[in-house]
Amino acid sequence: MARPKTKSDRPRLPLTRQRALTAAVDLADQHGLAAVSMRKLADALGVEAMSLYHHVSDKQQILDGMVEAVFAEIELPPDNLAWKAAMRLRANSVRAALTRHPWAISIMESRRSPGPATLRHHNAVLGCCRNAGFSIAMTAHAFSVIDSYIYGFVLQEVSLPFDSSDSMGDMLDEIMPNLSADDYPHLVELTTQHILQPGYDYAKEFDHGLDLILDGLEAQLEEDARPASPAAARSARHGMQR
Amino acid sequence: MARPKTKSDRPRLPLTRQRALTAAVDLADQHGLAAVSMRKLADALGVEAMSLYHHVSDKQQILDGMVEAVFAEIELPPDNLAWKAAMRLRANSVRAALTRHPWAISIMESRRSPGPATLRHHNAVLGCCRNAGFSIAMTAHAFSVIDSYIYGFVLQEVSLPFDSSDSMGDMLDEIMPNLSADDYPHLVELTTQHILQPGYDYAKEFDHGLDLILDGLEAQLEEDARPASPAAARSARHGMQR
DNA sequence: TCATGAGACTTACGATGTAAGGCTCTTGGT
DNA sequence: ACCAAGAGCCTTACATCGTAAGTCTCATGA
Repeated sequence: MARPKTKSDRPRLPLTRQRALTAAVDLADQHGLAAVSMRKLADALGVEAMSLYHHVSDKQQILDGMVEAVFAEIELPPDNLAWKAAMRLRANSVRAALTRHPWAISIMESRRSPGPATLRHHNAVLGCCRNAGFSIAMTAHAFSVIDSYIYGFVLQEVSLPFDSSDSMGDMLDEIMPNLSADDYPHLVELTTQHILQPGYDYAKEFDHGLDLILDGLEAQLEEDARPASPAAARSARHGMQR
Repeated sequence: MARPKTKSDRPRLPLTRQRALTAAVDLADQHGLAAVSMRKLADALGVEAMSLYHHVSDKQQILDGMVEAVFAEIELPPDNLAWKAAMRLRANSVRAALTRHPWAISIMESRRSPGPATLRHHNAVLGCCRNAGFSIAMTAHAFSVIDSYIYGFVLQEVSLPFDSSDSMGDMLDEIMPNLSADDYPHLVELTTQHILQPGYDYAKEFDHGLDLILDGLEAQLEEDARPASPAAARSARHGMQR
């Protein structure tokens, strides 16, 4: 017994910012974001709360790191594919990561400054558009509309009343009382004749919306390439200025 | 001096759930969501913290009520307009409400069950689509894609580094250090040649994306009406099944 | 060999949500 | 007119939170 130990005798590999972050992600995944307190996180690492402050200056830094970890899981748009296919792949990867870690979307907005994984991701998405022939302005539009859609979809998806696993019988009992067909006819119609139908799964809506957006962007791209086509001078001329 | 008073002698109109909710909204608007604690809220109402629990059972109920209050501010799609114009109006109203109360988007996901204002709003949006000739399935698609887009856009907008008021000089100083042109060429390109240009305002992107989505829905609607048009059997056939 | 400092721990403070119970008016039944 | 009931507000108390400040214990370099 060479060195005298104060307390428990676990070998305890040294605490690290990285180790703290992955532990935080695990904690949030298993017990929800509320379980990520400095004390509980320290506990999970076999350490006291204040020890964490030797590796982060804030709890916010831990939250930032957790978001970074999620972004690191996202597949970048592969550049050997056509831009639409690449974007679809990337979009699905984002959605998968954000639903795998449902707490992530709620932390993103409180984020201070993006880390390298986030920057890499954004850069790759922009590059995908630019290489496909998008102008800078159209790249900005595309990035804005696609990512807004993804984040918004996930935001709604994770806050859905039903757990996607248990059929929505539970939800029905909770919400239906307030859902009179007199007051909200269209809501009731949609719910009973569509959402509560056997095969319905909200997750499937994702692809519909995504395709709609990608098709729209493709049309704008083609239109840009062939500047003065008189035939289809559709109302969809979205230029520089409003 | 008829009745003996215990403490301060303000007339103090009676506490009400409604009064508590509007006070909570004001607090959040002025000092941020973190300032909405039971004690501070009670203080603002000239009351002690625990008194609030006679009108709500939870803090969550207060947050729910705050979201309801925001939804109540949203203009419903007017039914004397064409669906696209009505939807544009409604969408802008949602965005306006959510940016007027930037805390709202971060509470929405924690919401338990929607209140009447929310239900009214959703019902009106669905009705707008149905009256325009959308099938039930297409109404579901439209609702999903439009609202996902709105929420996602606002989510990004409110978490933008710059305050939209002060030019983005501050942000530049904070983020640029990490933003090497070697590692993130497209990100740097977009930032320097587009975002940092004089007239740029991210808020303007909103209309671009919204128009893209509405145009796409319109195309699907027309296609649905004229079932077997051989001419433009575009790849954009989004039907019932995948 | 010993000073140094990194990395852990201890203690403590103010703030939070809320459980439990007390006090004081208003009100309805007799 | 009186009194019981209960609505509405207050007080106290507890566990938990983030973190400031200080202490203890080693491994390391001079």
